[in-house]
Amino acid sequence: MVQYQAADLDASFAALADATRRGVLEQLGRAEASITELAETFRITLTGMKKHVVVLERAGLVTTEKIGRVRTCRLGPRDLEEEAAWIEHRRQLWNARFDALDDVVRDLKRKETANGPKKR
Amino acid sequence: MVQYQAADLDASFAALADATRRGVLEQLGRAEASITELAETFRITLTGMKKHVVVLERAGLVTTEKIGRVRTCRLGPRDLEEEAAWIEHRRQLWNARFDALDDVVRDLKRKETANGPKKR
DNA sequence: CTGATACTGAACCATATGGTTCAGTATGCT
DNA sequence: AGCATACTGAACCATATGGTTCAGTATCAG
Repeated sequence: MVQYQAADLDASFAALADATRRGVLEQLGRAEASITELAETFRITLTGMKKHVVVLERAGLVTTEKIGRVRTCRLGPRDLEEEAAWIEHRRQLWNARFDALDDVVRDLKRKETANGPKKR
Repeated sequence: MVQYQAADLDASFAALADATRRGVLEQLGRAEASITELAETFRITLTGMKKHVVVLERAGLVTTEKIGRVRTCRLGPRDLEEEAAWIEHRRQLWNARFDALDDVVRDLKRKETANGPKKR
């Protein structure tokens, strides 16, 4: 069984809980980019974007490398496998529960039909 | 193509970014529970647990129903499908990128071998 | 009616978040 | 050298978060 690391999940779900940071991940999915480029895309200050990048780095979703004046940002090293696994596991329990509920509802409807439709 | 609703993703990723709330979802995956029961499991006050439940409700991950004095909490109506889809989509781009990187590395190694191993 | 139970809401607290501005430092260009 | 570029760090701000306590309200049990 997979063991989820609470702190890791905290950090990456928190990182994903912001539209700007999700946008950064999308942009980096297409091509690497500098802090300046990312800041321009999202119309915020360099300093503001730097902070987002730090959050993404701490979550392990982005790596950066400074060459000369420019810090280049890329995806990785984590690939959200753990988060995907957590969500999928939950979804399975979820759906099992909803299926069970469906059965109950179906059962009720069947009985209701057998007793004739209820008056309004 | 799926359209992701930024506000929905914000709310549910934020809801998932806390170990206590993830624990609540797990517990509710096994059986419905009252606020009191949840608060006891996680050793926090009733008021504190109420707030977590409100967050999960706003994210659509939990529904509650108050009968008499007791508010019963259950999973639903959302089942994290959108979140799973977002993560999976990202993972695909991710992995495509890493595969491409692998190719480059493999290519470099091949050339290196062809030119004889580099001195340390 | 009385007391216990289960929650609710307001107020407060410390810390985090998402943003800014301003003042650097380090690097590249001419 | 001298200027522009790219980032960095400190300080500040408003709001949100995760928790608490305290003072209710509503319901159930006897």
